[in-house]
Amino acid sequence: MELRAHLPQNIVGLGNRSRMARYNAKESEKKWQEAWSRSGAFLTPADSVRPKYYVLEMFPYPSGRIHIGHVRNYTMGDVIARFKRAQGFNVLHPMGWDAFGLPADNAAREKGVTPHEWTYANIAAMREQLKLMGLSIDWSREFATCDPAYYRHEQKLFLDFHREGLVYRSEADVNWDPVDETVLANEQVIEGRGWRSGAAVERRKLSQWFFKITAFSDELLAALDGLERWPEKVRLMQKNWIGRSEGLRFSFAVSNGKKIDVFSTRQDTLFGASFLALSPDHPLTEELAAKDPALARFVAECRRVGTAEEAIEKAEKLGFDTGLRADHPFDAGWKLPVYVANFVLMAYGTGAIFGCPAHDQRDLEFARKYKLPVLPVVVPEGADPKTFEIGDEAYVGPGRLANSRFLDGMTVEQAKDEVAKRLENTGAKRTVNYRLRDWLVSRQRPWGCPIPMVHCPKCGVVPAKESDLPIKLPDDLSFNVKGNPLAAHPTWKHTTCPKCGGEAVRETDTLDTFVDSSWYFARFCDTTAEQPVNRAAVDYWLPVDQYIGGIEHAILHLLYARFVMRAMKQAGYLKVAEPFAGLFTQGMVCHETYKDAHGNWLSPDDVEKRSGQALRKGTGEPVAIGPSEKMSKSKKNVVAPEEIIDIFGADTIRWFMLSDTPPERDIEWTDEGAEGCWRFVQRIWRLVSEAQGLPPPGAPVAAVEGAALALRRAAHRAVAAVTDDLASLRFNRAVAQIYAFANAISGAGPDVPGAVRRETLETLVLLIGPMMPHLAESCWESLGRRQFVAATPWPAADAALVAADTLTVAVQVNGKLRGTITLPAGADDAVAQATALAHDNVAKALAGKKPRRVIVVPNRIVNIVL
RNA sequence: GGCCCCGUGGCGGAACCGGUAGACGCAACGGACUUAAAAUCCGUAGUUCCGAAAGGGACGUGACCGUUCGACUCGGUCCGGGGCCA
Repeated sequence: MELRAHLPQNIVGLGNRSRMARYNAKESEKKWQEAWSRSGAFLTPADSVRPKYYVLEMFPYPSGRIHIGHVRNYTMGDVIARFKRAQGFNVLHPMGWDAFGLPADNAAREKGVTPHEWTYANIAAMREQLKLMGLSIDWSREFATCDPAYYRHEQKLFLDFHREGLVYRSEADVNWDPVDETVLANEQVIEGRGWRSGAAVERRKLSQWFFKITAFSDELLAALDGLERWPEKVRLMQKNWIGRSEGLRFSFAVSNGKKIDVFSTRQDTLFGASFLALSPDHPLTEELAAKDPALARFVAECRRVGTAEEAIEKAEKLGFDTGLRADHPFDAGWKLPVYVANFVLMAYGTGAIFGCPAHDQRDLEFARKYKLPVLPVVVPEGADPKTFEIGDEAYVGPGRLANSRFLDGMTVEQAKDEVAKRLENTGAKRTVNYRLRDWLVSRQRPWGCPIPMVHCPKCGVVPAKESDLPIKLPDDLSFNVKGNPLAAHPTWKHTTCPKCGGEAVRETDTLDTFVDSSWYFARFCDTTAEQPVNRAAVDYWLPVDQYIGGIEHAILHLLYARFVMRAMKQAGYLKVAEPFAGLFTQGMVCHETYKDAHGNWLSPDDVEKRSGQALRKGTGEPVAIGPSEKMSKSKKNVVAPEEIIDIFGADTIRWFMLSDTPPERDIEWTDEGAEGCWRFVQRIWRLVSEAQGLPPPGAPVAAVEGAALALRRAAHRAVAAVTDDLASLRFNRAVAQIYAFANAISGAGPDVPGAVRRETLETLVLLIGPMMPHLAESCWESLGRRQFVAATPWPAADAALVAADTLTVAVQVNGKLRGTITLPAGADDAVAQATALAHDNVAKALAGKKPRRVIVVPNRIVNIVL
């Protein structure tokens, strides 16, 4: 890192006479971290009369080192935790490890360590790094999801959910990730690719374990409206993902004597139907394919594409005419061809549709390809049905029915209702359909929570006995095998049937790691509970009051956790259904990118900047500066948090993470910005440590006027503003307020009484406390205070001092600023008007004329209209 | 294609209910201190025009239009960037 090179010398200890005054972040931070730890300052009392506040950051995967994104995330959470503690809340702020998952498995294969060793070594390293940040975490509650003491409870929950009918095993078409060699849930397939590996997902028919998340489809959707402290964007994404649609389920009689059930949300367009289409996975398709090799080949072709909607959506629409003909429900003489089509999903609705090409884009593409009729039956208001034509785009907007016999002239809504009414006599049903699919939770990987089920040749699939929990992973897995090492283990899977006592084998699939992270926040409420959760503790602490993490979990983790809470509620473990009352999604940390003349990425360590020019260190070759992008190894634009902490200290990096950029946006890391933060740390320290002639702590502040009063007003205004900004997570504004306040202190003259200067400095120290906690403690100590800032109440703003006594009011003529006047607060309109009219520039503009109108907004503005 | 978010100095951004646009920070420039540098302190700074200066004028929040005494803020149309869904 180039930082160290061009920093002032005395930062690394070679200072001059002012060296004594320098704030030594390294020593100070170590000192206070130890002092906090010794005194148990951040342990959470078991119960309290104070109101509770649960603040949580998404727990990290133990990759081995903290990333700068973690620093931003945990800094924000820590500011909230310290702020709420100072405000008198009983705060729970825990930390743990999302410790199961593929990287450990891969490390085991590549490095010959066990996943267990690799993971716990990483945890130890990361814990040390996190502790350097000075986070106010209750470390006594730490756990890793790979601890048997945690996953035994997850196994218990699995058995409970099974008992509750929320777990089932089923053979289904599933997403297979060929690189990670495991199945994936729908949520984990992004644009047809595995969320971790990025490999194109294949479709396989396998027997897998599912959580019945669809049992809560309606509730998960409806409850989104109540999540007022969630970003609108996340709620919308979940809403779209759940995808509720109302429609009609009805059937077509087919020429072979069978019936085909379809689901449609557009039954109003039934007279525009030109074909029926079956999913390649439809039972009727399978039946037909058994006798028709051409159809069988077509089905096999379709299956090559994954089950992801995106993949199917983008693929060319293909169909196979079965030769069957279906009767139109309103006209048995009207025959529709029955196709098998690749874009019809078995999992959505009934796996069969009627195609109305004029009003559905996919149907239109299909009809054009196979030369089927395209008849518009809904025309926009004002258009002539005789001339209205469909080109390359289906018409999906509102309008009136046409070419539809008894429906003609109706609106879309009226027609939907009419069709439903008429078909209900013949067995049609109005139904609600969801896009959400059940959650596939089994994985063919060894480093996960074993699914506590047993396969018995006599009794079938049987739940393990609770007394056998935890079903522990073996510690002697061999990774030089094809497939799942857990399944290949010579002895582990052999057991006895819990029902009949005969020989049986364990399930060798493990649970999706998203199951682990779907209830850890509940476990934090009492990590010693004998049951998965302690009822009293979860009733007290949940929901999490403020949850903070990345937007990338908008659907996956945040939807799964909402489901698992509901499942736990159903199983009788807790009373709340929503895990996170407040959600904040923070932006990423970015950095400029650098490339040499050959187009190779360069690390910031290899680049030095001189007067705006970037040069390669050592060689002096020119370096091209690219846009600021998310830090990534591939682009080499990463900075290591531990190096920054080593150079500047934790308070500086914390302050940087909170400054300037609003927390929900992406922030750009710059060395200059970090140096600016470090300068401010030093400046605060100087203001406090060099203050002379202060009275002892607790001295009363007498009534003052002039500069001293102005300074007190600045202090109280800062308290009011920072309190407000922290409460609403506007950290960048709080930072700006504190800078302005520090400027006011620096600018105050020497005649300000000592008591006022003490009051003001103490206020400053308390305000920075949540953001730069070590510096605050050192300053507090320097001011002669004995208690921790971390144990000191938040300052209160005196309303009388926050309100100004005189105000600068703008004077406009015809809406343009012509000057300002100073008025006492609350001056009445007549005074304001008279003062404004007397202003030189106004008099000049008036030139003796009488204004037509004068608008006075008290304490703000006077506008004179000519 | 639909829906949503965003667009303000060289840069990050502030401006809360429509009421002095550019707070605060970064970068820059000038000065003080110093043998010199670092650090620190003081000061300048949206663009442009008039003026020797003190001062003053015009323009200015992606573009245009509208509502209003007054618009970064509200409404409409468009342009550009991003996200989600298709």
